[in-house]
Amino acid sequence: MGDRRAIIESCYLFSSAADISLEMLAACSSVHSPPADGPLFREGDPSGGLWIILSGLVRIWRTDPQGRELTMWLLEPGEVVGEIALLDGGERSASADTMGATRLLHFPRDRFRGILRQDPDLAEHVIMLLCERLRRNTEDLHRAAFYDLGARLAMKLSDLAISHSDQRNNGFVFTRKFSQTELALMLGATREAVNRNMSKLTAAGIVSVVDGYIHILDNERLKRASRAS
Amino acid sequence: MGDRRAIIESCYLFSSAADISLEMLAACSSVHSPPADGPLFREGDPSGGLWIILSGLVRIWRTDPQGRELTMWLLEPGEVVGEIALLDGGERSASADTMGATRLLHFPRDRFRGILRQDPDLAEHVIMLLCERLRRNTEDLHRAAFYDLGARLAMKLSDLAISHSDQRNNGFVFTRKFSQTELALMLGATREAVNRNMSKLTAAGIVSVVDGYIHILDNERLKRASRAS
DNA sequence: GCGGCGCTGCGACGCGCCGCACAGGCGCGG
DNA sequence: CCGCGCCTGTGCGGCGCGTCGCAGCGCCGC
Repeated sequence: MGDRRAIIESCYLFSSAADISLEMLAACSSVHSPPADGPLFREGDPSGGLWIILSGLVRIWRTDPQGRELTMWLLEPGEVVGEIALLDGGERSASADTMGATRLLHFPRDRFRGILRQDPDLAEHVIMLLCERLRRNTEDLHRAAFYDLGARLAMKLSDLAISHSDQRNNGFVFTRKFSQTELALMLGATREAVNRNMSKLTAAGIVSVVDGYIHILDNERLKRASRAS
Repeated sequence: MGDRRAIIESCYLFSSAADISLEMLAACSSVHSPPADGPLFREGDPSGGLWIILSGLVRIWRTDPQGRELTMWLLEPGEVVGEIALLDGGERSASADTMGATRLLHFPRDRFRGILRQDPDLAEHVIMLLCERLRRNTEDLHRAAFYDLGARLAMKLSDLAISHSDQRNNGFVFTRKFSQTELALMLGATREAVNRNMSKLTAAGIVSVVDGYIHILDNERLKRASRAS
């Protein structure tokens, strides 16, 4: 309980929430450890509660009628899952799966909304969260419209490096494996197409793959590749 | 002044705002009639105020370094322009232009934020607005990833028909001209590609174009076309 | 040890869309 | 009246990427 309060306090979304809000949030929250690589919810489900990731990763994805799949977000500890349906009461706009072992904090919908209504500082942070997601979504749409796969792959590697790599010398070493299939799902492309573009990048000495872990060798040229066509 | 108050009250964003908020909003707002087909703001501009469209249309668009352009939103009377930068204080995430003669209501950033902090009902509506935009953006990204131009064109025509057409018999008659160039900018495609796909739709008797105005003749088949590929 | 599975790396082929070029129609202003 | 701008329609070459097929690899469980 005091535990949960401390966790909640340390989360960016709640960093300026009032004391009484933190108490109430702690009181209504619960820690979950759902099955690894399992579903949190599915696109089309009725609106429900909110999650905050404590450890592990959560993948947000959509499918279309033909079963094709697109990974829209890869969310890490401290990030928020399920905010849209929670806030507007609509269906879940996408599906969410845990990736590996994951621990989450859950807030029931009604309680959260009640607390939100009474705390303008919390509301302000919720608004900031939505704005940030909108900006990133806009950016992704822009990329899909303007850039070919080679450029989009370079951009995506730069993005992923921010939270999934350590700096080393002039480059970055990923701390987690990303298969070409995973990358393809994030980019709205096929595994084969990603393969060919990864080959180009390694042939050019811009990245290398060691034991399944991607290394960015030349960040300058990676950025230049992301501006091409 | 009472004028402005009435206008504000009739706008969905403010439909549940407190009386005092409406007064304050009316007091700080001003009506603008910027030049037709001119800029409201540009991507990268510092955050500024909020607009509500009174009459006319506003186009929200982005460019990339090579000058390629993508129309992201076509906003109509009653809709809100410029909310992201207003709310999070960042740069404008896209550019906004008036389309034809347009009248707008403007709210200065600081005033609006002050009122927002004191009115949880208004905050709730702002949150709903952001959620709706996120859902639509997500949907667009999904379409860009999964569907070819033929399907995306069919979907876009259905979308546009909602607010820019009148029902007639079994179909819809657009109330505004949309050039193939305009459609191409909305779809992230070239004018020529849109032309060929429009030709297919007219050849199939699904749509027709009379004097520059698009008619949807067979809505059923248009929907089926939007599910293909 | 052996088979299955997920991963990577190719090559072949087809298609959709881009890029460019050009032609013709229509409205508007000089 | 003629030029100019903006629109539509069309042909052609190129290529990026999807699709299919296959081979080799490491890992895990039986």
